[in-house]
Amino acid sequence: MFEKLEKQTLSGRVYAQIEALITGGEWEIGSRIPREADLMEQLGVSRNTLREAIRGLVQVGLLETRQGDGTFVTASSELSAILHKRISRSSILEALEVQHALDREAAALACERRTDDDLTQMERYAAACRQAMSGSEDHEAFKDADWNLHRTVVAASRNRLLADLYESLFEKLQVSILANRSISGTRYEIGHPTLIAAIRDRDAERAIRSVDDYIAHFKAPHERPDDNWTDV
Amino acid sequence: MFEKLEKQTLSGRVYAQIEALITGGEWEIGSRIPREADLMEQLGVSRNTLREAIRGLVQVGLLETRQGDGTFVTASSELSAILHKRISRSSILEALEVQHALDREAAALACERRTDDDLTQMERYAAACRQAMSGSEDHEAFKDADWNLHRTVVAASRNRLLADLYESLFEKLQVSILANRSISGTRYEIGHPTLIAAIRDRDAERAIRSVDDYIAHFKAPHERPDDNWTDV
DNA sequence: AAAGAACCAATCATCCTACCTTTAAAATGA
DNA sequence: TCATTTTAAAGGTAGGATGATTGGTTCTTT
Repeated sequence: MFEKLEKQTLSGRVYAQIEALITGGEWEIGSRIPREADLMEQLGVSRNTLREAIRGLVQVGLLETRQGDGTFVTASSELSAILHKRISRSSILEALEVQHALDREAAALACERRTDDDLTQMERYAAACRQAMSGSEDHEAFKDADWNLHRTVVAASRNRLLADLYESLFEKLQVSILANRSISGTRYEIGHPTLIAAIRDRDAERAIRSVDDYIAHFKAPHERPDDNWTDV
Repeated sequence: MFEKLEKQTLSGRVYAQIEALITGGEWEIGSRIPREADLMEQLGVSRNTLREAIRGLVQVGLLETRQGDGTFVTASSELSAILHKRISRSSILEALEVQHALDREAAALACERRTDDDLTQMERYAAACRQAMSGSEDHEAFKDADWNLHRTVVAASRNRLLADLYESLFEKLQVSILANRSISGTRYEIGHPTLIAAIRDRDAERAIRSVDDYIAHFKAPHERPDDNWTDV
């Protein structure tokens, strides 16, 4: 019947404003934000109020303060910050299993909902993967293209929650998975054409199978459950 | 080589201490925490420091302050708080698809890693489901038992990350999924024996299929993508 | 006695001033 | 040129004062 007219606290509104600047990309990751005095003036609030808002953003993981230096942006969304905290306390195997779960569902849904644009984009990234591994073996480029391909598939699932979780969970992880072992990219690249073909033909069964194969390659070296790492 | 000797900020340490009380269960959900003045004394810090810590916990979603009344515990972990925030902005269909993904993986892993204890517990909850729906149709009891069964399967996957995500995501959601439609429990209950049998026989294929069937029942009424709800 | 109004105490919200600690960078000197 | 010292800037902590909101109590009116 009635809308819940919310009477938010002032520091809460400041928090929201700053958060919007970060999630909106106006304050880029790694950049230094204005000093307290300036923000106080620009926002028209007292130092305490501002600091409470900042402290909230620090605890959530969007900001990091360095006494004597300044305050810096460290992440672009609450979700990604918190999940990053959590996943850094997990084993690589655990993370891979979760990724597997989401990849499978995304692939299946993408079969139903993909557009032709999705498809061409996937093919572009797959080509980039191939090119990165042919000859010079540019692992960095392969990693980027591979990650983009995954993201495209997930985006094609048309499930924002799934996509947000996926990106937040594995964004920073992708580095350590691919970087920490000298992969011979050709092996992993094999899965791409199969997956894309399955999605093109809207064949969910086949798409899932190809994801299974793909993940199995990564999982193999991690079959011990106590394979923790501290900082991705 | 060296541990990163952390020189944490005072308000950060206060935050950690209070968070530990909450996640450790000493301060239960819904309870009122001591007033600022008392906490100041007990912790030996100033108002500002304490308030910054509290504000952090509020923004993360572990606490809620009500001016003129007090401060209350609203969640038991950062993850669950943030994910609850996020999922409340999703459609039921999106949530179900993610649940599907995690359920499948959990079922498959449970086939590998389940113990006999896991199995007996699953059977106990399945029995509770049957009993709840026989005769009097106690939907509340069915919902609890069903949820416990799911949690047991997920726990049997021996993947803490997966389990944390699962519980944090769907803990509060389970209510609205099951409550909002007058389910004839017998239909959904069918899946339980099949799933448990598959896990007993360590037959991942069959376990996954039975999860598919199970979720399909719930999904059916939600095939429209704009089925948003605001507050679970 | 019941209903409403006025009051009051408890609690969080905001602002203020003052001073401390840490850091990066500039100034200094060998 | 290099190492040391100094300094200015930034965030960290403290404590006081006042405002705003809420829930409960008390008082009035009918």
